[in-house]
Amino acid sequence: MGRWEPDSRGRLQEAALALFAERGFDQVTAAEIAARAGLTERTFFRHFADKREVLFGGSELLRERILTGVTGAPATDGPLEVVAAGLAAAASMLGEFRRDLSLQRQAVIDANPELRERELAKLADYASEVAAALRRRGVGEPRATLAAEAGMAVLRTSLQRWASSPVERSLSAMVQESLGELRAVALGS
Amino acid sequence: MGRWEPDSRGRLQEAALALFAERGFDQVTAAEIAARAGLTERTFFRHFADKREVLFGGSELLRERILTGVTGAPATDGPLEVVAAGLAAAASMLGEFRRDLSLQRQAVIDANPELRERELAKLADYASEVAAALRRRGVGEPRATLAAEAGMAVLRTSLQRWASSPVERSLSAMVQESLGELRAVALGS
DNA sequence: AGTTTGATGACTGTTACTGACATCAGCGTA
DNA sequence: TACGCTGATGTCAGTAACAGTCATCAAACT
Repeated sequence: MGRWEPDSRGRLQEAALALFAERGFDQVTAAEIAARAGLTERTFFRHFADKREVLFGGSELLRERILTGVTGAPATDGPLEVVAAGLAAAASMLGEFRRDLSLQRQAVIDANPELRERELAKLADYASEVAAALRRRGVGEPRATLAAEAGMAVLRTSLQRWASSPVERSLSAMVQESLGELRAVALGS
Repeated sequence: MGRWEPDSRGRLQEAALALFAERGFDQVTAAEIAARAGLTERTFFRHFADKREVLFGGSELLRERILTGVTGAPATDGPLEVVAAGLAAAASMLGEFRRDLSLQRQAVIDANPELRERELAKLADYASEVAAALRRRGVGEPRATLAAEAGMAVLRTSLQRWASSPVERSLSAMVQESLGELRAVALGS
């Protein structure tokens, strides 16, 4: 057995989500999260750049999933199809892995403006990387950026609807539906 | 003459922009901004909810402009045309009023992740209000939200390109061009 | 056995922000 | 004119987010 309990980072994430869900984001201090995980405040900030980041530990993984989906799309696909492939990859990941925790996490985020800001920033980061991938495929600007940003808008709205929907619907289906709506909007209907 | 110099809020905004442009956002304290404006730190936080907000004092005005543009669009317009009317109103406001300050401000924002987060949040707020206006016009969900979000993506990318473009091009023209690109993307090209 | 490494704790400091109370010019009102 | 009210500001004290620095010590390596 090691000198410390293993997976400090994971314990911090669990503790944070539980406390945030209980009392709300700004009614919980970093020191409390750390204490619940059997650690100190200083260690909390070694694992996470700021208090908000503790809720976005999986975002790196999601980023990779999206990028993998995008680069794996057929060479003949148009920009929006390529983006859609990335969205499908993201949706399958978010929708299948611990649905209960995903929903709880989304509820916490939606309840706090600072956390919503951070979520938007993450999505924007994905968008700029997807745009870069599109450019590597030969898509010019500003088309690449717009396709990527529109795609992230689809993901964002689907996430919102998925989290607040009373009935249990698959996230992937919602993404598909929203993509269709986006096309319809652009066509002028 | 009043007890204090007039327009504290404006003086704080001016002082902040100048200092941020000089030294960068996080190398300037709220107390320094206040001192430069002849005020105290406490008064700074009475005028602005947090340090970032001092750069977004005009956002309320912009919000109204966008909403006015949207509600003023012909009843026969489709969702994207309606959104486009709001974007045109926003572009004319940003493009004509103190171009030098707008550019300096945008440069400061683009140089700092926290400020970019805040800007995204503002745009997202506009989007949700535009979506509400569309719903009042009878557009259903998720179509209304997607049209609004796509529109804000157009505004965001245009703003970016406008601020970083070496040649002097009108913001309105860039918004128009980006809208065309968005339509092309959705059509599958 | 000795050395190095990496994760953690302990301590200290800065700064963003907040609550509570005091001040005082200007205004309305008696 | 005198008097009380209001609103913007100053002052002071406090909390919590974060960061720099050094010590510790199990485990891995040589």
